[in-house]
Amino acid sequence: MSLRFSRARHNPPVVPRPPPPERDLYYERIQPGAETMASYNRVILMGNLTRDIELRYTPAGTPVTEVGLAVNDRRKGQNGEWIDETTFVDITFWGRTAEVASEYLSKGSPVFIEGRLKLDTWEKDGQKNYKLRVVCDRMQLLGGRDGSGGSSNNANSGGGSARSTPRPEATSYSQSSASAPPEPDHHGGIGGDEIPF
Amino acid sequence: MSLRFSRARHNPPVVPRPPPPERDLYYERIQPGAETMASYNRVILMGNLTRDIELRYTPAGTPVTEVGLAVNDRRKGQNGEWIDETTFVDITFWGRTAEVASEYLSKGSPVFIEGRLKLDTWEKDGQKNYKLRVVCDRMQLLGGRDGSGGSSNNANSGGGSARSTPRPEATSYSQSSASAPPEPDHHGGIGGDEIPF
Amino acid sequence: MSLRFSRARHNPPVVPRPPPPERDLYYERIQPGAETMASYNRVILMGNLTRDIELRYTPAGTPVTEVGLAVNDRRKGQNGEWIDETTFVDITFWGRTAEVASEYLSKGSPVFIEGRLKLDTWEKDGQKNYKLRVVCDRMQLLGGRDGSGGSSNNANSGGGSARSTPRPEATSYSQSSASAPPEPDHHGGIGGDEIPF
Amino acid sequence: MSLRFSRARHNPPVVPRPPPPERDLYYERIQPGAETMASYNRVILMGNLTRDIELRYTPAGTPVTEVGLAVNDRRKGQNGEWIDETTFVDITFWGRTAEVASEYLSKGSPVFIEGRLKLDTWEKDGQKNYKLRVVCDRMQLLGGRDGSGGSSNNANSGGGSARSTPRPEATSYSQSSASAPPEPDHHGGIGGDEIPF
DNA sequence: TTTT
DNA sequence: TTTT
Repeated sequence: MSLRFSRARHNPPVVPRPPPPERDLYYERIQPGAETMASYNRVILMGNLTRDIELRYTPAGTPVTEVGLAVNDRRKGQNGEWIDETTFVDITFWGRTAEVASEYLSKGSPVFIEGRLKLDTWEKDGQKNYKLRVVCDRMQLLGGRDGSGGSSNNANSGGGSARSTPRPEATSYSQSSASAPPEPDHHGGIGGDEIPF
Repeated sequence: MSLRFSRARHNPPVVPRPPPPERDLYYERIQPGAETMASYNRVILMGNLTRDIELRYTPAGTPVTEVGLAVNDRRKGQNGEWIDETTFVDITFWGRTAEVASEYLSKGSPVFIEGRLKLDTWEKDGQKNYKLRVVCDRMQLLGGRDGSGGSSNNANSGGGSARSTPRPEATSYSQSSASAPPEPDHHGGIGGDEIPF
Repeated sequence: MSLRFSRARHNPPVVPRPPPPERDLYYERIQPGAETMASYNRVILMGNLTRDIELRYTPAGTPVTEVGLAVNDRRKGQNGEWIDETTFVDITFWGRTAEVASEYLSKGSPVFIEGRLKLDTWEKDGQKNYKLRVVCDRMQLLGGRDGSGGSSNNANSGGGSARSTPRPEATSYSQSSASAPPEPDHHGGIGGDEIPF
Repeated sequence: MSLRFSRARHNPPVVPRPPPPERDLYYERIQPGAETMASYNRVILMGNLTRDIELRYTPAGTPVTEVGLAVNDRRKGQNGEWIDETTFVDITFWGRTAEVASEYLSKGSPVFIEGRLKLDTWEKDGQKNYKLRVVCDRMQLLGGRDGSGGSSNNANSGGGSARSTPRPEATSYSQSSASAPPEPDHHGGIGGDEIPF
């Protein structure tokens, strides 16, 4: 359904202004006094897993796993020679995404990831260490319909990976993203009198 | 805190496998039988508003607005001449994002948007019409510290826009995204024994 | 090889400042007097072709094709019901990317696209028409190893599509992007004395 | 101008097939025998510089600089408390982008970056070290119109940074991307008989 | 080693 | 129907 209107754009709203909606606490990212600067953090990757997946759980029972991804890039240099460059990235999956990954992915599996950069910091021998990783917001299984998606010598994978499971080509959102439909529900299946334009 | 481990990567989990976590219904996007193919839909734009914002409300009280964005691109052609190309896009803001936009943005304001393409369909005179728009998942105010972010001749803006309001340089997520912290809470401030790696 | 230095960051450059480099004309996007505002225009999509590909050529011989893409999204509504939403987008491929697409893709093929929004404008019956499309900068073949990537009843596809060709899982950049290695050549395989940090 | 057609979509091309175009060597990323898997590597960031910029040059005279970026994220935790998380990333600018950055940016400047992840590897004391960074493909100056874009106590910035220069709100592509107009030139300003649809 |  |  269209959001457009035959009436003039600059007319006042059809619907009288309702009482202020309940403010979802999560909205309150913008505070008059806050000195927050513009920021954005988005990473989008496609590549292949460098190892099988080991699903872990926090004491509170939240599934989590850290996956190795190899992203292969190939470009021609200025002298016409091929430059192959592989970028290895560690990616953290949380919640249902971690479970889905451990069920359907294994070493070699092609996968698509949307997430954000995160800087890990820890001390060792009194020295600070840093490591950039990616926290996955959305994961998309890729690869052939057989579901193998890569090598199959996964004898030593922790707990037995799911290569025998029928693998649907599918998407998984992180816990947070998944529980957050990107749009009010009514927007999906409402009647024509629902949109105030 | 680091997710990394001093112990070998391929050891079994420290924490015994808990009972299966409560499945959040929103996770169930992946169903063994489903023939869902890989899909992804992401749009990222920076530009300037082409008009003032009119905040509307659905009958259920959800704020919504449709904003015009001009994205200016300039590149050199192969003969060295400048090619200026402007892309005009309509963007739908929902929920708190719509409110924030109407408070802080006006015609000319620079803004950053993350969202997805959406195809509007409607019938008119027995003929189908289509229009691509963008539904905003995340909005980021840009522009100078004065908060004007654009032209100031906004006398005719509907209901009085907020150019006099101190404008924080800030971010707003759509209702859904905002209520979905991209990560389990414990991940932010847990002790060292929380992560099972 | 690392770009990092053991010497202090704030030392002057090792290499004496050379004469100003030849200015590539394409760089001159930034002009002191220019009133260019911040802008960005990026679209990233995964989906399936809605029809076979017809390769065309401009009079100057440049390959071009316009491809239909269906991006399927599925999310849970707030009442727990499934909302399926498909976004149909037209995508323009130029140059080698158009050729590769016409060789390896057909109706139903899964494909990954990076590009930008572009507003088409034309007159018809004295009335202005507008249509948003995507111009592809980068295309990535997806799908199973058999290369079918979808339906195979392509009898009426123009000129015979290439479903019999062995399909490599591969990338194609648009003419422009492809001829522009994202980095100086020396960066790929130089010795340690090449980087001035 | 529109790429669309009044004639049927599935007609053969208007223009007879020309001799195969000269293959630009850079296109040949797709080779029938190649086992290249699908890959993609894209990072998009907005944040503030953590230090002033030092422009360096390779022996061959190519400008290069490594910039520190702080990306501030703030989200509500599940218990309603604010979680502030800053991600520090090192970003490499090449060519004209490096020059523009050193002219217009300084510690604190807000900036927008599009690039890709790159894994640096080096040996030290017989031990391999790894570090993820971002190589910038496109840089966009942000911030207020005064051009300061941040703190102004830049006494110790190497060689004197350009905070006194009028700062245009502008874009810079990396050498490679810049020299690669994303589209054939004719596409920008051709007549109606140029497009074969 | 950090910015706002 | 357009912004800078």
